[in-house]
Amino acid sequence: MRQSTNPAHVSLAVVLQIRSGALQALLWQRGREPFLGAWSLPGGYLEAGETLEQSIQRHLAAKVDVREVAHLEQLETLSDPNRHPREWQIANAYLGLVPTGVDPELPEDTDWHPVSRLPELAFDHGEITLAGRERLRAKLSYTNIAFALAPPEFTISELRDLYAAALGHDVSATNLQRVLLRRGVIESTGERRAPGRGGGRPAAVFRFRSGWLEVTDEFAVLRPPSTK
Amino acid sequence: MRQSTNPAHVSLAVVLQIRSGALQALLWQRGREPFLGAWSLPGGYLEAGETLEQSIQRHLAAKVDVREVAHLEQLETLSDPNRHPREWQIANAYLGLVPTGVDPELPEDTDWHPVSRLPELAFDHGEITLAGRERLRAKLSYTNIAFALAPPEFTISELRDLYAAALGHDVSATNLQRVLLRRGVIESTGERRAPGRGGGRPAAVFRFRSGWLEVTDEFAVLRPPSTK
DNA sequence: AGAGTTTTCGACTGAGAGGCTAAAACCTGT
DNA sequence: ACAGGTTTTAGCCTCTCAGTCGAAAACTCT
Repeated sequence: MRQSTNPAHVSLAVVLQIRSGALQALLWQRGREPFLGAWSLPGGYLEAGETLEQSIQRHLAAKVDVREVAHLEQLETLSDPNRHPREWQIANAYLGLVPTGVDPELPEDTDWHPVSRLPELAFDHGEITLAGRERLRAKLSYTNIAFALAPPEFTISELRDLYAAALGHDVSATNLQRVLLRRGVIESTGERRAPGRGGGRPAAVFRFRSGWLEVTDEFAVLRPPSTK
Repeated sequence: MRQSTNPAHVSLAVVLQIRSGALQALLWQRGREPFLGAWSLPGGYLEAGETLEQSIQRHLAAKVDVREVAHLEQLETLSDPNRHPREWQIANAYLGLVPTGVDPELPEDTDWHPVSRLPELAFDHGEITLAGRERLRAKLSYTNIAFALAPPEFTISELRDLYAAALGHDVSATNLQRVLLRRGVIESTGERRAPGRGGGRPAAVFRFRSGWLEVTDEFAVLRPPSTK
């Protein structure tokens, strides 16, 4: 085992998208040892002069069109000296989100996998992926992070299915609409969508009001006293 | 400017404690260039064979008794290549909490500073410190993280003052008690504390039920449907 | 004993999430 | 065109829980 005095540095990303009604992660099959052939998270070494954000975007660009990654945030840093069998390597994991609908061209070695049925992943990538899912689920409660999973325009039913897939449990369309409207997270476009075959009332079309992450402030408990 | 092909790696910690009714951070005065004499966060280089957690604990041990740091968690990773004027350096910031009451021996160059009136800090340490405070404030809402700021036993009034200092606004003792009891975060010891001079009803003594971080689960909105 | 202090308890209020039902609006097949 | 089926939408109700207020409790000091 090579044990240099300086760790190598890699960036990784858990890239999630709702595909076919399921939360899926972008994985690629390793082309070299160790873990040759095993599925793993996209990423790679840090280069001189770049930030970690730039690094992970550069590595992701080799797999997907990075313009389609609508949100990217730091997830956690892994530093166990034995996490890589041959090299002292520190990994900075990011969480990336791709909106439903876009279907990026992928290289041969890359594909989507449902997070609920992951294959065996290389290194500690399995835990990292689950940590990414948990981060997403938590933030769905108190931020507008779903903007990065949803298409530009959508009906409440589509959004309900999206939330249900990400959260892993049913969501009520009625309640979802009320909560998100009350918080000012989504707004109506004024348009309606024609019903599919089989009929049904035409659904109103909505959009997210913001294209970046915002935290619902009124969310905290133990608030400051009302200033009367 | 030295621009090696591999970044150096340091760990830093924002160590917070409520002292004299104010949220304060542990800082030390740099003894070498750059930023000679400027206040900065404790930390230092990563050594071969250790994790980042071990590294920051080792560096903290040079400043305080690390057994007194009741909670330590990853905060963020700073990777701007220009954040250090001479070296390519990646910094992993941690958030550490010390309970009220303990008063560790400190070296000559080290002291506590109120976060609301920080001096000019070296590098990007000012922003990191404020990020630590925001993390603490957020987590006070939906976790039991206050266990790491509070002494083993306390009255509700003492806990109210502690929350008020950390949050930066008044907190109602009545409400605080109800919320924390209902969530099962604190429990009564059955004892009461003798009133000080001036009188007053003796206060009931409480303790936190858990000594590690726990998340209030019922906190999420868009919960799973009730299973009837 | 009375005045002053601090803690504690109970009741009230209001906001907001979750649930249910009925109505609205559309399609398809006869 | 009408009946029956489907999906969306709106209204109403309930329940939980945070926040507020006031009064009672329990103690000290003079």
